[in-house]
Parts: sequence; C-alpha cells; structure tokens
Amino acid sequence: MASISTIESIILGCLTTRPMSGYEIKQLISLSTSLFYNASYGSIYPILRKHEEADLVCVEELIENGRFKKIYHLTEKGYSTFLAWLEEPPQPITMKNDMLVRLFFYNNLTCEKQCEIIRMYLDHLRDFRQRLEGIAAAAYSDPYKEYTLCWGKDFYVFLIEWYENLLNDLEKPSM
Amino acid sequence: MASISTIESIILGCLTTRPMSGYEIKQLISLSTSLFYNASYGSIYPILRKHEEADLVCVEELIENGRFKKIYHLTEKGYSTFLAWLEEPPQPITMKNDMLVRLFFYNNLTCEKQCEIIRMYLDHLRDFRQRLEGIAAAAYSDPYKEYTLCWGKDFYVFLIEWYENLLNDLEKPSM
DNA sequence: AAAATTATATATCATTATGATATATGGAGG
DNA sequence: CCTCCATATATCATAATGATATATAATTTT
Repeated sequence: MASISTIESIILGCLTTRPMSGYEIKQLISLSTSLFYNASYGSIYPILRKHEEADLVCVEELIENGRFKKIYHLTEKGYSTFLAWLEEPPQPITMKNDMLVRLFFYNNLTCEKQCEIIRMYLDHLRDFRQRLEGIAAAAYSDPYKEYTLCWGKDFYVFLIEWYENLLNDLEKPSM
Repeated sequence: MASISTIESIILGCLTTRPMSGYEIKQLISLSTSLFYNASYGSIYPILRKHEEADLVCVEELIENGRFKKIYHLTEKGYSTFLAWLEEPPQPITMKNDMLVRLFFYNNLTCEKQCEIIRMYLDHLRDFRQRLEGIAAAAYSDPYKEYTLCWGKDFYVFLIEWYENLLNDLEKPSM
C-alpha cells in the first residue's frame, strides 16, 4: 500500500477537527503548521479532488449567503489512512534558509556590510518573534497544538540568540 | 534587472572558490549548505546551462583520465551578479518538518505511541548530531563556512533539548 | 450613497525543484 | 574477472509554488 505524502496528510489532519472547505484548510494551515510545513492553493485543491476519488473525503456542495461552497468531510477510510501516516517514521528536516547561504559566502563582503545585513536581519527576526508571541496558545483545542506553537517561538528565540552571538563575534576586532 | 534565485546564487558562490564541474558543485553543496539549502542535479545542470547563456559562467570542456568533463569558470559578470545577490534582503525561512506536523495532530494517538515515536526520533536526532560533530570545521577555508557548520550543530542541539523536554512533559502523569 | 478595499471561495497555470532513472567510464577490492 | 563504488552528465515524471483569474459578499473609506 503506497503511503500518502505529508501535505496530503495535513489536509486529512485538518479535517479531523471538523469538516471544512479548501479555503478554510488553507487558512488553518497558514496560522498553524505553515512555519514548519506550508501548503499552497495549487496543492490543496488538486489533493482534495484526489482524496475524493480515493474515498478519503466526501464533498457536500452548498450555497451559503449566496456563495458557492464545497465542504469536505473526512471518511472512515480517510481517518484510518491518516492514523497510519501518523505512526510512520518522520522524514529528515529540509529547509530554505538563504540568510545562512549568504553567511556561508560572507568572505566576499566587507565586515561593515556583513554587520549591517545581520543587524537588519535581527530586526526582522525580533519582529517576527513578537508576532508569534502575540498568538495565544489558549486559542488551540489541545496541548499538542500549543506545543508546536511553542516550538515556533523557541526556534525564533534560538535564531535571535545565535545571530546576536555572531554579531558580537564579527564586531570584536580580530587579533 | 531581474534578480537571480538562491539556488542560482549558490552555484555561482561555489564557483567563487574555484572552477569546478556540475558534479563537484553538487558534492560541495551536499556537504556544506545542504542542511539549510539543498540543490539536486535536476536543478544544477539546467542552471549551469542558463548561467552559460547569460555569460555568468564559461565552460572548459576536457577529457580527464578518459572521462569527459565540463569545468565551469565564473566570469566577472557572474561574480558581480553574485555580489549583488549577497546584499539583497534575505527571504523568510521555509521548512519541511513533518515530525512537528505529526506532533500537531498527536491527540489522535495514545500517549505510549507518542512517546515511542519521540524516543525513536530523538535517537535519530542524536545520531545525526554525532555525524555533524564529526565534521572538522578546520577543513573549511574561511571562518564563515565554520559559522554555518556551527549553526547546523547548534540547531540539532536545540532540537534534541526541545524533544527531551517534550518527552519529560508527556511522560509526567497529568493531573 | 457610492466607491474602494478586504475577505471569502474555487480554480488553473507557468515556472521551479525534487527524486529517480538512464547512461557510461574508471578504479578498487575480492 | 567480476562486482561495486565513485565520477560525470543528462533527462523526465511528478510535485509544489506563487501568481493570476474569476466572482461575490462584507466592510471601510471617501
């Protein structure tokens, strides 16, 4: 039995909380898992159709406030497929972190320029962290969702401290 | 002037150290930036051709030990394009971290199963960290490459500590 | 009250990137 | 001698992104 992908699983996972539309799934992902796993409309809509064909979800078409809407419901097969995925071994973490790529090649830049960019980057990291801190963990339905929110906050604290140390190092006059 | 992408820049960046083949570029990326930015052959070879057409690199075709080889050299235009990229503002970090996706939906699993998976995951993280620690920073030509290696090690220390704390939390009998 | 903007909602598409596979040769070890 | 691994280039189906198109409802601004 061929296993399903992470994005396919996230979509099923969203539907374990309640039936919702593709648009609502995208919204939920954006303000919950997007920091560690994102998905675009260009993935979500085709996967929902694929899930429907595989009987993992079923569709309820309705008109709400004059607006056409497709509500996706998780089937039992969809739920058991999701549970099976949950127990599969996690894949290695991959990342797109171009600030570290820049740092890797920083010997091509003057020290002033390096520090200027890192200072700007730190501002951005602190801004982002502030926005994360603003999200109330209590808004979530269970402790696991709080844990992952907490991971995001901890990760940005790690990044900020790391770049602060780097800046200290670079600003220290070398011997 | 349209800017170049991060992968396109990494390839130019590799060529700032010395001229090399597509195969060598892939090798260098695999054991240096891959942790925070990876690239596959399916990206590298087409980009090298694109760079050649844009005069960012030039090609030296040769036969070494009877084996056909294309050595790519960075042009001046290629170097200035790379320098311009270095000063551009960094993009937000994106990630594929499916362990956190699993955690996000862990209310669907028994506590024993949760702990079992996290313990296995911690083993994997510790293994990976050990392998990272084995890479000698001294092998690198400049301190910036050491910094990024150090970031990788620090990131895995962060992850290990984070999941150790999580495991403690989950194993603690709830009131 | 009209206009503009934002939110809801689905869908598609060109471009980008991955992961796998194909092809071929040299070198090392059993 | 044969197998396996490293070197080396290339392509391709599949996946995923980011942007755009389309349309309507709700809200905010002028």
